Amino acid sequence: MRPLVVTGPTAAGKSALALAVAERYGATILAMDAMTVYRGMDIGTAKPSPEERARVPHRGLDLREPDGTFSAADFVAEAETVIAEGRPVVVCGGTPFYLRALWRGLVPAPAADPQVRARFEALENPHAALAEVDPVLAARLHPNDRLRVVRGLEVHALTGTPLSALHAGDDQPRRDLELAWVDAPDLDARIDARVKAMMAAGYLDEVRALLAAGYGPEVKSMGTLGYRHLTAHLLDGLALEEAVRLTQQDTRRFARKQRTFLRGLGLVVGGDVWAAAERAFGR
RNA sequence: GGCCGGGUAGCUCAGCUGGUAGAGCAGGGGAUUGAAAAUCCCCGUGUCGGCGGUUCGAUCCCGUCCCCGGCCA
Repeated sequence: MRPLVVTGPTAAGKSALALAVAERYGATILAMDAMTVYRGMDIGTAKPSPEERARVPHRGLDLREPDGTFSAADFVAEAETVIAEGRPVVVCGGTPFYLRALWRGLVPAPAADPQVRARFEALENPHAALAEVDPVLAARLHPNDRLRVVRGLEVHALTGTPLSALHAGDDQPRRDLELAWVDAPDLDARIDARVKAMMAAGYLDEVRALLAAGYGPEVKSMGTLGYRHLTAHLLDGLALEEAVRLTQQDTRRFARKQRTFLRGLGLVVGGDVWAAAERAFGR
């Protein structure tokens, strides 16, 4: 028995399939999603409803306050906990970075250190600094990709070892997974419809409540697609219909990036969830 | 019907005095090893409304027709 991963772009229909499979096999569903970990962000993240959560045990949801931090390593740790419980596990979600971390593992590097990070972020040319301590990584990274450049500097400062040295040779899968890539030919239309449905379900009130609770635009989770635009509507007077339009547009774009990442992972994936479930859990 | 503007990339539009065209947005491709719904990189051939004409050469000049907008009848 191994975990079944149900992945694919947003709004493709992963959740419904995962729910059905989990009920059939008595499995736990683990959300593989960087946004549903935040409490209070329910509608905009298409988080499973209380009814669905009553039908099948769900994990990986509501683990942080909206201004909390959560990383791929936290996801992997959560996954390991759930897998260790011994029940069948359906990992369901569209955050390919987390899938990569689960499948190939993460390099043994320290967690983010906000202070160290802030120090390097303040540099006027962090890429040049990285070239000093980790030329291999610097050569691979575009100078404008400050996020990864700073991470490289951070790891070196914390461990004395270049991050590229940790990467070296670390390219083997570490976990045996069964995978299903759920997709839909009419995804754009599904996304547009879903955003509309979210609005009808009170998306705007959800954002209003988050803002009232003190989670403003400076909070990272509030800067993500949808939340970002509805916040701009509430705070900066962006027309509501424009905010909705931008949410739809960004979500379509995001779906394409999910596909690109999934493709690049080099996984051999079929779209038949039930067949994959049989291979994962069948006797 | 007359006069004046316009008709150029999916959209909005640039193109000096003729040498077959370029921006923004949209869209596409890719990277991704502890922020990932984030961050970053790359990509612009289109009958220049149609047909004739002038010219070595026309998106640009001339004629004509079609379409859109405005004003006047």
